[in-house]
This record gives sequence, C-alpha cells and structure tokens, in this order.
Amino acid sequence: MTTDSETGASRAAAIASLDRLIHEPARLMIVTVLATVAEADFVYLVRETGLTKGNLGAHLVRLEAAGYLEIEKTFRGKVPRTVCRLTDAGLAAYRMYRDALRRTADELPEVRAGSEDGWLNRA
Amino acid sequence: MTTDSETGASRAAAIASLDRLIHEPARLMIVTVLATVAEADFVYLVRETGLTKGNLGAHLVRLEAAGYLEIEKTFRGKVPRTVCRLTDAGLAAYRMYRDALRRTADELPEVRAGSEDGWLNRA
DNA sequence: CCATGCGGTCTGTGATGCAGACTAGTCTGC
DNA sequence: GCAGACTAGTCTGCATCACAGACCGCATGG
Repeated sequence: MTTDSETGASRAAAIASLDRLIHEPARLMIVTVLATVAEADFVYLVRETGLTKGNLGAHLVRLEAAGYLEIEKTFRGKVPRTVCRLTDAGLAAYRMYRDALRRTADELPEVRAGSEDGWLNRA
Repeated sequence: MTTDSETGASRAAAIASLDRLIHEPARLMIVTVLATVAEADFVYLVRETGLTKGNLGAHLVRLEAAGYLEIEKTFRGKVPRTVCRLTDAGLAAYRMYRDALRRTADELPEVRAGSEDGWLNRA
C-alpha cells in the first residue's frame, strides 16, 4: 500500500496534534525569533514580528502562562526593559512543533486530479 | 553577519503570509484530505478528520465562501449526499500553502543555546 | 406503527486574535 | 525650568471564530 495506509486519517491526526499555542502564526513568529536569538526584548520582537505592541504583549502573556517563556524585567539605565527568553519547556515545545510541522509538510500530498476510490462513505 | 541577514524578520514575514484559512488545523485536515482523494462526502470527512458534524459543516461553509471548494448536493438513492471537491482556487491555495509551509518548516532554526548578539534593541 | 440510526444543518457560547487608547517616565529644544 | 515629543509597555474593548450540542428529515428494522 502507500506509505501511509490510512491516507487522510493518520495525517489528520498528526495535524490535529499540532500545538495550537505555537501554531498560531503570531506566536510562531515570536517563538521562532526566540529560538534563533535566545533572548529578545520587547521592541526587538515588535520589529521582527511586525505585531502591534498590544497584540505582542497579549501573546507573550499567553506564552508565559503556558510556561513556554520567561519574562524578565530589567532596567537599562533608568528605563525599564522586558527581556524574553524561551524556557526549557518552550524549547522542547518548539522542537516538537517544528518536527511535527516538518513531517506534516513533507507528507502533505501532491494533488491528485483523478477522482480515485477511497473517498467512499463506506468504511 | 550571520548566515541569514534578517534572521527573524524575513522568516516572520513568511510565517505571517501563511493562508490563515488553510492554516487552521481543522481546515488543513479537510483540505489535505480533499487534495488527496479529490472528492469526499460529508461523513467521510467526519471520519477522516474526527471533527464533529457541526464543526465540519461550519468549516466547509467557510472554505466554500472563500471559493476553495464546491459543495455538490447529490442523491444516493433517496438519501441526499453532500460531495465536496476542491476548486482550482482551492488547489492553488493548497499548493501555495504547502509550499510555504515546507519552506517555513525547513527554515525553522535549530535552537541556539548561547545568548549571542542580535537581540539588542538598538536597530 | 413505533423506535432507532444515519445524514446534515442550525444556533449559542466561550475563547482569542487584534488594534487602538492610555500611562509612565525620559530626553531635547526653547 | 518648562513644554513638547518620543520611547517603552500595559490595558480595555471589539469582532471574529472555533467548537459542541441540540435539532430536523428521512429511511429502515422490529
């Protein structure tokens, strides 16, 4: 049989198992940036992601709540600054997601023009 | 500079450009199934995706509204049946998404443990 | 004739993504 | 020394959307 016996079903399961928290494009951008640079402050993230401050702040809160990143409040001179960094859990989640995404992306089938069997309701 | 000049920025743009309509896991499952089998009826999709009927119906409507798939009402004997098929636009969108996703997935960086430069706020 | 199961649609609700407004404090020009 | 502009960041409100359960119609089995 084909490489994947259940065609859609197993793929669907794989897709469904994607971490929704990271899957969200805005957060995927954030996490990707943080995976790349290890540390980033708020404005750097704003610039890299193109998100508005409000939006970014909300996503950061969500990621922090999930334990995926820690937010460290520091001061640069007298100006407060927020530095974000992925936690171990965040790193693990990122790796898992990336892995799953690659597998998913690789397995996304080419389009078949012909209407072959397999789509029948039965079974 | 590093291997990728803008590190995050370009990647972020690529991620942001992902088709949200398809990016949604539920719909990605649907579209993937349809790309695979070309045609599928409602219950087949329910089984393949594991979605509830209500949820699936809503997503189908959305995809139809976007012009990504056509919903054909037929009868099997006396029982009405709904057959879904990707439109050309849907196929194109799927291909584009898949392509973008693969590129994105491939480019998702490995984690760098060290806190290197690049994250600074200053430009 | 009634009950059950299959096929499919519809409505309500909770979550969430998003953007703009607002605050706090610093620096520059007059 | 004061006013205005800018940076840094948070908070609130709105619109959207995903999800699930309830509901309806039809056909079939007892």
